[in-house]
This record gives sequence, C-alpha cells and structure tokens, in this order.
Amino acid sequence: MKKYSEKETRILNAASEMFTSRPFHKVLLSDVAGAASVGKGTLYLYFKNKEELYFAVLFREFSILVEQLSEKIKQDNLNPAEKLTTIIKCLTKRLFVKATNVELLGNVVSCPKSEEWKEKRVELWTLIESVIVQGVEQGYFEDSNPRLTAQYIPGFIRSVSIFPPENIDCETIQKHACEFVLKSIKIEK
Amino acid sequence: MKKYSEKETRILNAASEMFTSRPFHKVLLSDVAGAASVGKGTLYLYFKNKEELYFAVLFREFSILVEQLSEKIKQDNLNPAEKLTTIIKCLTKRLFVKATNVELLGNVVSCPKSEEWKEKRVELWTLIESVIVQGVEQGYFEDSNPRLTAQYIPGFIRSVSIFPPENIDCETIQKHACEFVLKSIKIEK
Amino acid sequence: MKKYSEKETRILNAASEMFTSRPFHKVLLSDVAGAASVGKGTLYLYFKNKEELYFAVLFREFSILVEQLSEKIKQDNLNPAEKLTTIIKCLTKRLFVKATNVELLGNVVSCPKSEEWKEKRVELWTLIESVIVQGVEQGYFEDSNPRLTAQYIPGFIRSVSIFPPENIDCETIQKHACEFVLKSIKIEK
Amino acid sequence: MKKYSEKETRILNAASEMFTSRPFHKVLLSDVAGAASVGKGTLYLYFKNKEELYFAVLFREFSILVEQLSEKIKQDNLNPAEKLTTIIKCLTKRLFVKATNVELLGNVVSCPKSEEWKEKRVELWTLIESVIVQGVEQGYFEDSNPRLTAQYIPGFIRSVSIFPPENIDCETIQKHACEFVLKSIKIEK
DNA sequence: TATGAATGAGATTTCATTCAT
DNA sequence: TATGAATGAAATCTCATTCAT
Repeated sequence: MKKYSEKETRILNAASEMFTSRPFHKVLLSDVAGAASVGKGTLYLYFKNKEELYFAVLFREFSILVEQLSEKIKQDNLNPAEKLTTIIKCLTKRLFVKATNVELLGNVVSCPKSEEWKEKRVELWTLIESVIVQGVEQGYFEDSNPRLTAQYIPGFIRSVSIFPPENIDCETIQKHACEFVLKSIKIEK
Repeated sequence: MKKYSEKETRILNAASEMFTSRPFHKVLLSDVAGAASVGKGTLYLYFKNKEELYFAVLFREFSILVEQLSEKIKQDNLNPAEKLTTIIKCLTKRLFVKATNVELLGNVVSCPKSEEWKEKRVELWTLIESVIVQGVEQGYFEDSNPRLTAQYIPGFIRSVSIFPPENIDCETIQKHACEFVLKSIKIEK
Repeated sequence: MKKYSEKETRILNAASEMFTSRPFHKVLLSDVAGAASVGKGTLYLYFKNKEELYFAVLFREFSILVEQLSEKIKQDNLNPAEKLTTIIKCLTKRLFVKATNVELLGNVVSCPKSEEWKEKRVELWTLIESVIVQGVEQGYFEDSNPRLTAQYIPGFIRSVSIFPPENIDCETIQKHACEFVLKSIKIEK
Repeated sequence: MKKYSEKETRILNAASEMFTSRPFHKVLLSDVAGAASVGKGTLYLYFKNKEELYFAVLFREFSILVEQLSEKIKQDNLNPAEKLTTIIKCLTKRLFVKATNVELLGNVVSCPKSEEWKEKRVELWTLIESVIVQGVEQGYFEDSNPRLTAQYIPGFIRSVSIFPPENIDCETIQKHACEFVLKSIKIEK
C-alpha cells in the first residue's frame, strides 16, 4: 500500500469529501485547500493539478477497498460461496454508507495517472473473479464468463446504493444481493 | 414524450455529440452553438444555462430509451422471460454503442429539475419490475424483491459498458447478462 | 409642443417610468417594450436607439414642465415675486411627487439629439431667469447674475426632493424654499 | 477615514479616472485593470463586482470631500458666515473642476450599501447645518429650517456645475453662490 | 516546505439591435 | 407598420495555476 504523509492524507480526505458530493467542475481547489487546512499552493506540492488530485482520490479509495476485501477472503476456512457473500456484503455496506463515485470515471477521462488507477480497478475485478473461478474449479459455481460477473457485482450494488428504494435497510439489500448472485451461478446439488 | 422544436433539436443533437465526447467543463458553449449553426445567444433562449442544457441532453436520451423499452415489451406475444431478455439486450446494446454517456441510465444525482428525473428513473425501474412481477405471478420467476432486481439490471449493464473487458463484443455481453439474470430468478421446472 | 402618436406616448410613458427608477444600464429595452405593450422591434420604428429613447424621455418631461410653468406665469395680474413663488411651488410639487432625474443628464453624454434637449433645458432656465430679470427691472429684486439664480432653483429643490428630511411635507418645503429665494434677492423696502 | 491598501488605491484611482470620463456602461473593467496595472481578477479580490467598484469610487471621493470640509471649518477663528463661505467655495471648486462626477454629492440613490452612504450624506448635511445653527445661535443668521438650507447648498451648486452657463469662471460662481445664501439667511444689522 | 495574493486566459452570459415574416 | 426570434459582439466574472515571500 502506498504511504501518504499526514498532510497528503488531510488533502485527500478533504478532496474525497468534495468529489464525492459534487461533480468535478463544481469542486473548487480553494475549498479543498480550506477544508484540508492547507494553503492553495500546497496542493500543488503534492499533486500536479486538479485532475491528478481527482485520480489520487479514486486511487486511494479503491486501494483501501481492495485491501480490505483482500484481507477478508484470505481466511482459508471460507468456501467460495462464503467468500463471495463476504465480498458482496462488504461492498454493499461500504457503498451504502458512502455512495461515492468509487468506480465512476466520471467526466474526467484522459489523464496520465489514470493508468495507475485503471490497474487498481482491474485488481478489484480480478479479486472477485478469482473467487468465482475458484468456485467453478471446486465445482460450486458455473459461469461462462467470470470476469463479466465480477464486474457486474460492484455495478449493481452501486445502483441500489445511490438510489435505495424507500424504507429499505442495508441488511435487506445485502441479503437480496447475495441471493441474486449465488442463485445465478451456484450449482444446485 | 416532450416535443422539441426543430432548432431545439439541432441544439440538443450538437450538445449531445459534445457532452458525449468530452467532460462537461471542456465543452464550450460557443462550440455547441457553432455545431448547431445557431448564435451563442440562441442557446439561452432555449436553455437557461449550460447545466440545464446538459441535463436536457441526458433527459432526452433517457426518455427515448425508456420510451423504446416500453414499446418493445408491449407486444403481448412475449412471455416474461422473453420480455426481460429484450430489455437486457436493448439496454446493453444502447450503452455499449454509446458508452461514454454513462449518466444516461438516470444516475444523475445532483440535478436542478430533480423531480422530473426521479420520475423518469422510477419509470424505467417500474417498467422492468413489472415484467418481473408478471413472471412471478405467472409462475416463471421467483424473486423476493423485484424492485431491487429491477434496479440491479441497468446498474450492472452500465458497469460493463463503461469498462468492457478487452476483446469482447456486444453479443457476448448480451447473452451472458441475460443468462445471469434469468438463472437467478427463473424457476427450474 | 411636439405631438406624439398614441404608440409613441405609450413607449415614452413606459420608458420614463423605467429611466426614472433605475440607472441607464439597468433599463432593458425588452422591459420597456413589455411595459408599453409593443414589440421590441417597434421601439426602433420610433427611436433610433436606446440613447435617443432616453433623451426623448427627458425632452418630453422637460417640455411638459416648461409648458406648465409657462402657462402659469402668463397671468398678468401676478407680480414677479408671486410668479417666482408659483414657479418654486410648482417645481417642488412636481419633483416631490416624482423625483425624476428630470434635469439630470445622468451618465449618458454624447448624443446627437442631446442638443435638442439642451435647448429645452435652457428654455426652463430662461423662463425662470426672465421672471427674475423682470423683478430686477421693476425694482423688486436685486441679483448680479439672474441666470445663475435661475439654475440654482431647480437644483436645490431637486436635492431635497430626492432625500427629504424625515417627517416633512411638501407644503413646508414649498414655503421654506420660497422664503429662501425671495429673502435672497428681494429688495427690502 | 477608511484605509485603503496601496493596490486598492491604485485601482480606485484608475476607476475614478474612467468613471469620471465615460458613462458607467462604457467603462470596461479590463481597461480599469490595465490602467491600474493589475490583473483583471485582482479587481475582484478587492471589489465584489463592477457596481461595488463604482460605488467605492464615489464613496471615497465623497468621504474625502466631507473630511476636507470638516477640517476647514474646525478653525475657530472663523465666524459662521466665514465658515459657510468656506464650505460653499470649497464645494463649488471641487464640483466645478470635476463636474462630470455628478453623483459625487451623495445623490446616489439606488446603492447596495445604502446605509453607509446615507450616513455619509447625513454627515455632510449635518456639517453644514451645524454651521447655520451656530450662526443662528450667535445672532448672525435667521433660518426657520437650517436642515433644509443645508441640503439646498450642495444641490444648487451641483446644478450649475453640471451645466455651467457659458463663459463663466469658478470664482464668479463662488462669489455669487455665497452671496445668494448669505443674503437669504444673514440678519442685517 | 508552505503560503495565498495575484494572475489572465477563457468561460459564461447579456442585451441592444436586426430582419424575415 | 409591427413583431420577437435570432444574433454575436462584447461584457462580466471565475478559478486553476503560479510565484514571490
């Protein structure tokens, strides 16, 4: 995991807050600086420009998520279905609380650093995919394209997290989402 | 469906083109005006400001999509599974072709005319939901919360459309996505 | 007196209302047109541009005022002091009710038509001046420069009309203003 | 007196120059910035918008005027008539030299920071009024409403300053104006 | 390293004026 | 004569970025 200095962390936290709640062009760097309690010029000591700061935010959020998931499914006493359940619950919880544009490229496209970020994204998908593949290999699951399924999962969770149906709680969503995926790929015995 | 004048249509088309190919803040209204062959001031006769123009573009595209889906599943000779297949294929095709326009699925969060949007979004979800409910009633499907499933569908299609795995074609995604959903909710007989 | 068509009058009335209550650059021709219930283009049938409309307003207001005063002091049974009193009372009343920028060139300077308006302005001053001169000739008044005095009068009345001291009525101002002028130029006998 | 930073002063000077020589809507902020040798954006660090800059210019000029007058009449060796003479001469000179700036006498009506203005205006009137009252108390003057008279004075001076009669010099106006006022309120002994 | 005043390119927006109907 | 949609020049204003301190 990349290490961030204390000041860098403060900036990233502030920027994350902002980019999460407004579109790119409505986030003012002066506000970010203010919220991070640093001077505007200081931002430029740590990030080349606004776009790079944006990608740095996405990168960090993603890294933390991947790290967490990675930790959770390392426990060997879990079978693939349990691992997948863990992943889905974790993602749901995370997105439900902070429906960030975590996996959204948003409106900013061409950026040199975006490569680095793309890799992180792929890391998440590969992580989920590997669990599915493991399940397939062990005869639990059946899936003609585990990579696609792996991408579906954060995507559909995100959609209900941003606009949750009224009067629904996180647990209900978690349960339904797990069922939805498992019924689709699990082999009935 | 809302009616647009000839000039409005020309502006919306030009703007759609622009907003689809560049981030919001890199789209210049003077370019939009130029592409639509109207004066810059004319834009302001039809749209209060840049933001409203942006949302008008998205709203029109979204409305057309909902309209199309609605038309397609009206055909009574289709059973619920066929209807759902139609919806998924249609969504996938549309997003796959015009993937940059990611907001298209109604995931527009902070929008001035939010009510109008919310209604359209609900319209899409309700449309999909109704097909699922119909399937449940007719004994084809089993789903403890069809509304959630209805929201999943555009969500996960969107996620593979934005970042399609390499070397995959639209048909493969369509097929896999249909399978993914149907295996999850279809009752095996 | 210049004659105005019915439509011209409507436009001038609307414009007068606007120019009186806002600075030149805050008066929109579309508002004037709206208030006059004519099309925006129609304004240009009667007035070459915004500046000319502005001057036309001033010209008309001035003409009316001069006309009125002129009528009032034609009565031959009035002596110069009575005539001056009449003028001051009339001006005060008029300005008190409608503290228009009647004699204010405002911020708009170079305009061909402004010559015409200048003449009207001079007409008012000359009118007042003539009464003073008459008084001097008849031994009532003493004034080393009646033209200056003539210009003072509308000027100082305007200043108290725009910002009247609290709790003062028009009559009190009228009375005080008359005294102020007459004590200054009347010869004590 | 409000303090202005060096840069603020440079901007105000440049703006004063511009607003004095052209109508409001013909003054370009880019020109002001250029003349003050600052960036266009710098103007906005010191003044919220064009209007506020405009009023800041007027306010500063007006404040200086009031300040100057205030200083001049503090000299105790002057009797009320001499003080009034000083005031009138000073006002006349100032307006005669810089006549275009007609708003200067506090006749600014619709202004955002209206309270601040009102106070300054009242300050000027009270200053003049106090001299008259002093004269009345010392038996030099007679005036049934010194406040009204105090308001007349800047008002009538303004009117001859904007449109001075042809071929007249400042001294003539000064002399006549003083006579005009003193003859009106002075008690003949 | 840290700052935030200053910048100015370039964005959005306005509105007097035109002109086809 | 009357209109008001259309115009686009030109205005105001923003904000990412720089740089002297």
